Amino acid sequence: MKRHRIRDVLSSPPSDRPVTVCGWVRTKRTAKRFAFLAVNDGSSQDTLQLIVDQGTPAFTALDRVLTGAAVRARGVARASPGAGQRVEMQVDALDVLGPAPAEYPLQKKGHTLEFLRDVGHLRPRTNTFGAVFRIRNVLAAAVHEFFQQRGFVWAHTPIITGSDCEGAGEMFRVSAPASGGAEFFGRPAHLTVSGQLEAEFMAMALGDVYTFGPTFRAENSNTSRHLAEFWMIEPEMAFADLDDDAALAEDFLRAMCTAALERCGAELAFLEKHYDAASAAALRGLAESTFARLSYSEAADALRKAGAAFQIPHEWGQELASEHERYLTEQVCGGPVIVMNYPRAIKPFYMRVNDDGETVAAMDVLAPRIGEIIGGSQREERLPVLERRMDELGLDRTELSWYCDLRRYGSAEHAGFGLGFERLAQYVTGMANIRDVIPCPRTPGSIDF
RNA sequence: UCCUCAGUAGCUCAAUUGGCAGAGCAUCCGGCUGUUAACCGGAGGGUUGUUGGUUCGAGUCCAACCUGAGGAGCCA
Repeated sequence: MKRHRIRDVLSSPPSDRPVTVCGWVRTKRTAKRFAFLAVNDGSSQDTLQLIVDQGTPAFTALDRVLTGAAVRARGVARASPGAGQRVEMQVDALDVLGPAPAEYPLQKKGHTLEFLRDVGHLRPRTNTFGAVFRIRNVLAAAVHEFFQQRGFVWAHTPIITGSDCEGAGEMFRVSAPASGGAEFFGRPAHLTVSGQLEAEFMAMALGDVYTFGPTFRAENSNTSRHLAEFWMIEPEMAFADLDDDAALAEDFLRAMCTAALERCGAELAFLEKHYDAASAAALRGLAESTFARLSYSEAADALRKAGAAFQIPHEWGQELASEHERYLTEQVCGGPVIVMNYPRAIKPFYMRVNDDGETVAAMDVLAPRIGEIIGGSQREERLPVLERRMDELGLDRTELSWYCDLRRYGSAEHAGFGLGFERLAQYVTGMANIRDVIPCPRTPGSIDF
């Protein structure tokens, strides 16, 4: 079907050229002599206004057109005499491709985000979710552009994994009923919780790599920041240390904000107007600023001085709680901050032990409003140190012998980080709940769409 | 998993101390010469999340359960 995208019709200079558009009706307003239709086809945040004159077959067809109907209109795009839009369409012929009855759940008036989650298959047709999913698309493209321009290789790490000791969280079991009770893969298999370990062996051959794909956690987390299925981005660089890692994380976040600002102006303006986030201003600030950097010990000092302000006071050696992370980024630094060199005891086995023996070369990027957005580290490249750490934490060395091989054969310093794509989308869109930045959110007890 | 809050028309929300269950939007009918989530007049639309209890009387009070949200923990 030959059609013009509404985005292109709206952005071209008004003329009387013929156009054909297809889309879904947002509102219908009828007067005695003509009717107005607002139609959206998903290509743009804006709707195209259609004018249908009385006495035409198109006007008769309007009897079958309610909010939500799919229509095809042929006519001319012209300058609008009305105040709300530059371009409108005078309709010559209107086809009702798919009528929507009165029970169509979406109205022209506002809905709550909770209600829209109950109609997850229809919510992309709203202004809000149209904006969110177009921004999500731009961010996904920008992820690849960022790494490809820097010569990183996209590494396709597995979704089904035989490893169950990555330590990143509870895993979903994978089984095949047809295998009659035997393990399909010869031993237990799970959905991946992280592509990092596989990305490391790719980096130790291809240099700079990144993963970008679905990841699964079987945690019973019920929060606005957790999903059981989410997309993760994990760059891994050979011959790189913690400072290189932090610099990459900072460049990456700036590039994501810049891409959204440059390509999603209308979407960001809509979300800023209708939701509480000052997102465009915050994005601009982040895109133009350099990130603050604190050592964990400096952060702990700052938190100790703030002492009484917290539900749970912080002491050196403890994890940063949500309230501590927010305090550091919102109060101490007034923007994103990279906290580096955490206590060894609270971090996983693969992080490189620093010369003080007490800390590891870890770094977390904390952002206002949502806390930790990136977590990364320089990896332990010294086999004896790595094996000591695995023993300390009770990990099975034979299970991870392939991982240790990377330190036996041509070991080199390397570093990387992990980033939840939906957390990034939350930050950019200002959506408060992570279930509202992915088309089909997977959370405990919920898999309807 | 823990704590707190909420559930009333298709949607968004009212309902005083326990005393006749209402409005806007949507739908249908009528009106309006350019509207902008149009506007004006009218109509239809309810087992108040479920089950049980207290009471002369329960949307309102009590209990359990279901669903959702916010916060915490875990983390990305």
